Amino acid sequence: MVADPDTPLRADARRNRDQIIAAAKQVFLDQGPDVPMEVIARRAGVGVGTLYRRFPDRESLILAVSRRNFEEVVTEARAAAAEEPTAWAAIVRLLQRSRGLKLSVQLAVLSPLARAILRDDETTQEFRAEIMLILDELVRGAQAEGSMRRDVGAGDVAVLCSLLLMDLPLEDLSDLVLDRALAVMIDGLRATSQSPLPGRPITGEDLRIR
Amino acid sequence: MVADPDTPLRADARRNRDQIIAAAKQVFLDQGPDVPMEVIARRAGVGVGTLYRRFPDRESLILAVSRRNFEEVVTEARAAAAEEPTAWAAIVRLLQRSRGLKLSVQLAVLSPLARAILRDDETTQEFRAEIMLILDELVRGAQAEGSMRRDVGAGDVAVLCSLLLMDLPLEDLSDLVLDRALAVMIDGLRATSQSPLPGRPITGEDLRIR
Amino acid sequence: MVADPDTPLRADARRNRDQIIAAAKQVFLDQGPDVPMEVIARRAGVGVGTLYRRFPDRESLILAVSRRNFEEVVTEARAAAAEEPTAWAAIVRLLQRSRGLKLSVQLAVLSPLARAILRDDETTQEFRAEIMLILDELVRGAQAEGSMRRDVGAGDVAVLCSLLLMDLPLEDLSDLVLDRALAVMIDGLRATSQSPLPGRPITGEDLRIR
Amino acid sequence: MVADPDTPLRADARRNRDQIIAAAKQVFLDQGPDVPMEVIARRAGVGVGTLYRRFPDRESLILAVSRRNFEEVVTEARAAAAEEPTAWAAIVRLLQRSRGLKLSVQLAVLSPLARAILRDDETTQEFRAEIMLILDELVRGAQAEGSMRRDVGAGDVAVLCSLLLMDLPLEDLSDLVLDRALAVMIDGLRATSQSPLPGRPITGEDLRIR
DNA sequence: TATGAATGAGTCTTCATTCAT
DNA sequence: AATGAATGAAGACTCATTCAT
Repeated sequence: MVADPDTPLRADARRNRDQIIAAAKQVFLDQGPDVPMEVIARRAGVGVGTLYRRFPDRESLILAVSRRNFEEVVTEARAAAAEEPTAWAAIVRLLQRSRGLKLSVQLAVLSPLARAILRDDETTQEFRAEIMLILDELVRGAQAEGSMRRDVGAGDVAVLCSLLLMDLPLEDLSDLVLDRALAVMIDGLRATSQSPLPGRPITGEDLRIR
Repeated sequence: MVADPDTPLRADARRNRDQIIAAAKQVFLDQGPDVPMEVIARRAGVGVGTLYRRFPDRESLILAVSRRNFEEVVTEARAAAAEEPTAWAAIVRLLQRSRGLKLSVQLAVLSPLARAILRDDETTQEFRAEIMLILDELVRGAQAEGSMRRDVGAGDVAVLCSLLLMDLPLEDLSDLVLDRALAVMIDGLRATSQSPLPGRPITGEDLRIR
Repeated sequence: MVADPDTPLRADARRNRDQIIAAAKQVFLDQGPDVPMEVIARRAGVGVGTLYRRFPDRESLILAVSRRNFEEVVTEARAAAAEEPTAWAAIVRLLQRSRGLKLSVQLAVLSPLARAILRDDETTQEFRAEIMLILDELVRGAQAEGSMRRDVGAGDVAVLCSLLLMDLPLEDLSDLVLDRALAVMIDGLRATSQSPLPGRPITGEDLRIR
Repeated sequence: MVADPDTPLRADARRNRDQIIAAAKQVFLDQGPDVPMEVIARRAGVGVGTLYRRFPDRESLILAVSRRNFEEVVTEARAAAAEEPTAWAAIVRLLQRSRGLKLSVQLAVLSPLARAILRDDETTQEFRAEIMLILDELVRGAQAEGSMRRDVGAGDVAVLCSLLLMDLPLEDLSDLVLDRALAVMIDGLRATSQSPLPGRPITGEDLRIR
């Protein structure tokens, strides 16, 4: 018998659930989205049975991990928008922090399965929309401030963000290397940049997972 | 039992071998490096047995696909260096064309297995070294020309290249979106860019697969 | 993922494990060590998955079957030594009973794979050493009693024993035929035998699996 | 198109056939009756295609190897009967030489497939009958000479012979060990042996492969 | 409720046999 | 006629998911 989804879980059950999501996140990052369920269960310190009680199949686990991750992106974006003195600073901060959000993007990018799941999940789409909304506002702000070139849209920034999430197999150097790539991108985004970009600004809507 | 690698293949066998590599490339791009061998065989129009006769295991198939791909990168890099009037133009062309070279990078990036295989393959390492050599010369040239900022190395450019190879799930828009990201990066690489990059220039050696 | 070998198995799991070993013994005797794992699993009344959970590969199953069998040989040898009035009688009994121990020997003799496995297994080597120890004592005893010829060693007796384990394709007659061969051997082992044996007595050590 | 079986093969074809049989014999001895056909073909220095032209399937190859081997046994038995001064000496010689005839017996003993093939092959049965005929005469002769115990039959001797063909995994020692086991058996077969054998003498007919 | 045992479908890989060169 | 390439059926093994304890 499965609990009514609306009934809040008992405290220990919730803790259990959280452990599993955290473990799955770790393991997905380490070994990709194809790890055996048993490995995830072990990492969470539970049996497979328990895992399956919480998440009836792999799909729903991926979904849970991903939603949580998106939630964090939203939080981060809100904080950046609220706390930074200028929109440009908020964008730079978002680009810098995005590496911590790696997982969701990786899941969407690497695993056709995960992609399909996320595409069809309304909650995820709402998170995405929310993020793009914030970003859009920031981009306009930064352009108004005169710090950001006018031929980019929120979508362009989101794409650069996503690119930085690629998992380069460089071990120690990975952070430095990506920091530098980011710095190049930021310079390229500045209002002083010269060559016009091809096409038209990319919007958040353009990036809806398909 | 596989034929002595030094004996030239019979005409039909060679044709088959090429078809298999081409099919594998397609299928790896479409579905990642974990596709059933059967799928690859079918796509190549042969039975699994034939596939296994040519490539005794998945590993050696990945290797073959990857080597061929690296070879193409080397060719492309040489051509860019030889044909473009300036080093800067050659680099821009390389960055623009890199998308066609997606597969090797994806394999190295996405699949721990593939990564390990490539890491241990001498031929691949030689291709890599060759590419980095050309790129290094181009970067120095572009810096001497005054078109490229002086605080980047060949490794930095290679990283930007790799980032552009990410397989964004955008379908039609994918090309435009990446063209724009590339344009941002190119602007960021120009000699006129302002903020100094963190750390030190990344060299080709820094990027050896580990 | 297999349970920690030190954790005692759940009751049902242990029962299952025993069934599998018993089934494997039967099937190995009937059809040799190359039978499909599926056949063994079916005979044990379980699915292949269960078989593989208990024995991660064919090797470890062979090992388990073989160890259990050796254990029985040791037990039998001890009982013979303890219960028979004379050492000669104990040896005769061992030779007579050895047919029941057929499997271990057959595995070692018939299958290069099995042979290699047993050779490298310490537990098996200990069983073997124990058996040879008992046999050595019996042989000396029987020689002291004046019933056994003095130019044979424990190894010689063990070899005769092994020879009797050959699986002659005779069906009904098999037992009689081997009983008679055994009786011939026993007569040949008596102290009254005439022609000296070639070489030197074979020891247990001489027969270590190589 | 396959040659009429009655037409004698052309000289090179015959040589070919002989090479294959010789190679198969070697490989069967080394690796058992389950070796890949390709391995046999390679050892014979031909392609699989050629092998299959001569022997339409594994069955007929096993048969050919086995027949040739039986032929040699017959020859050897005839020679022993003709050349030795006494029947007892001929039997001893046969027992001593039997190790060279190992293969046929091993095939019959080790491989259920081979067993079935030989059982159904008339030629093989004729060879067997011929051998048993010679042996029977020798046994009667040796008993008449007073050298062999009277309670054994040709079948008993054949069984002892077969037992000696077991392939003990002892490497260097193997010959000595079996020579000694044989000597014990010979002593057990002498007219002076004491304890009566169980049952009745085993005849050649008793040993027909079933 | 938590656990981990059992199941079997799915994939990899080998090899007997057939067929094109 | 000889060769070795191609094929697919068969067996090994893994792992998602279900179920007994």
